[in-house]
Amino acid sequence: MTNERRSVLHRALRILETIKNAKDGLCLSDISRRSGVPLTTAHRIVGELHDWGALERDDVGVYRVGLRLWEVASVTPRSVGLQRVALPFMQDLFETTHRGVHLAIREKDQVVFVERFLSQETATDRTLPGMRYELHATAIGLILLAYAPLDLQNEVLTGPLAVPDWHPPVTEREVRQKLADIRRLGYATTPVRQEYISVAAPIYGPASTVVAALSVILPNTESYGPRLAHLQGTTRGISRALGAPQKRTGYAGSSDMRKDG
Amino acid sequence: MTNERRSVLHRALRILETIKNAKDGLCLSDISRRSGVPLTTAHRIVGELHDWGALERDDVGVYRVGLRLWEVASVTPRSVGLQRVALPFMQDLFETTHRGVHLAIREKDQVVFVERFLSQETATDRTLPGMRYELHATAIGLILLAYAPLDLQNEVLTGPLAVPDWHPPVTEREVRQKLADIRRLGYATTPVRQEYISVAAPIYGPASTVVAALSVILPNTESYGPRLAHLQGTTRGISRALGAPQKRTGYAGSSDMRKDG
DNA sequence: CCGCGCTTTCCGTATACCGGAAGGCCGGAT
DNA sequence: ATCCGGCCTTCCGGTATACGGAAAGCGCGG
Repeated sequence: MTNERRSVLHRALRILETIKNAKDGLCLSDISRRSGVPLTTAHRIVGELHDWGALERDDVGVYRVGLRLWEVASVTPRSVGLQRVALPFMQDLFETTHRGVHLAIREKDQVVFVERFLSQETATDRTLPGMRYELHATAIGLILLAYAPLDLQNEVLTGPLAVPDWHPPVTEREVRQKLADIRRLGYATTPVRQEYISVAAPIYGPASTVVAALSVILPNTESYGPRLAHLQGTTRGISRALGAPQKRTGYAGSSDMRKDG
Repeated sequence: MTNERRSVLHRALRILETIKNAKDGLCLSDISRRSGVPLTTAHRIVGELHDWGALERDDVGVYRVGLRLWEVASVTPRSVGLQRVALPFMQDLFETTHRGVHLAIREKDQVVFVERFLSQETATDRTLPGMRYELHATAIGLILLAYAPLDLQNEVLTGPLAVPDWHPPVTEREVRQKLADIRRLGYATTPVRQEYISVAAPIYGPASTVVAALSVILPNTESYGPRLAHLQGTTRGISRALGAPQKRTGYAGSSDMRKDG
């Protein structure tokens, strides 16, 4: 709180973030309170954002994210580009399996969800596009961590490994083991809330690096073998569509899957 | 150019806009040149945007829209909310008709495209989500104009009516006539590039106001009757899903369709 | 080797931003 | 009817913050 940056721009961005994190818009005073920007200053900044169209204001004075900002974001290559390519594949997968399907990418040391398809049953899932989680907390995140640069892996693994709502692995050693398994097998699984299991696999880009990951959520009463096959068929399809070089045209072998350092 | 506003924020937003309008990212000097912001100043602002994650920078120094900004935009109610609801309907329509389908909303005096489905044949279509056009230039825009507040209609109609790549109506009188027809019939058609025709219909929100419009693009060798029926079935479905009150359970009658003032 | 275009740092200037104080507005409680 | 509390808005003097020209790195191609 002490050494906060004090530029208009930084504050404006913090205000946007604040509004994003609110369920359903905020009035001016709420913006000021939650963002920590003094009311008068918030008033000025919000006004300017609103004039431009980055924020919209309804008739009771609640501000929400504006269309103009969405327009700018509609050309974001990492998310929107990927989304367009992956969507039809995800849909096929969803129609084959009738299980929740998620697409996510890594941003720094977190995982950001980009798109999803949900079945009625799995619809309790609260994960929406645009949300962030810790990398080690989900199967999809573990995939992204397993193929991330080594220094980032180390940074994450030596940092605090918050325990998610499912059980361990929580120690650095255990996660490292899990990551090694993932690289060896080419997929990851984690339990989800008592009764489900998440199975995830990597998606490759043109440079043959992992650019995203896809996951399927199943009831843990069901064996995941068949779903895994579907999943990997889908990730292979998306990777190809993204221009990833074909590797190993035959079966998915066991051994070396290592990526760059 | 003379009386430009000179706040950091305004410049930052203009820079974002500049980057959005570039096909594939811009380097710092390009940003400065195209946005008119002096190089040093652009350097500072872009740096701050980049630190925050609103912009990303690749290894050759080209800036693109960053994931962080997309995350914020992922909660935009007008676009993303609508998109989520409309997508399955649009897809059904697409699968029934195999014709290009577009979804758009009105922002001030322009139309903004939100989502689309394209057939292989219609794939020459350059309209992407996030793009803007004049309201009077397309069938989908005419729908939105026809149900817009009167003062906005007047503003648009008395302004310059740029001639698009298809033929008239171009005079105020002609457009007014067209708008009246639209309100009477509940749909709009316009020719598109010599060989196509666009058919559009309104989507209603909970307050029973028009919140969006949907269009289908057909070869003009084909009669649009059947497609119009499909289209209107779809818009009715989306309107219902958005919580629009049911109106007129029987046929679409002829008379008064007027909205608020 | 030199020149060109891009990026980055430096720094004195001035102006755009700051935010407390005060006033107006609305709606609910007394 | 009156008061009260929360919200939004305007005002304004002081200063922190942003400005942008000048010049120094940097890499590339001739």
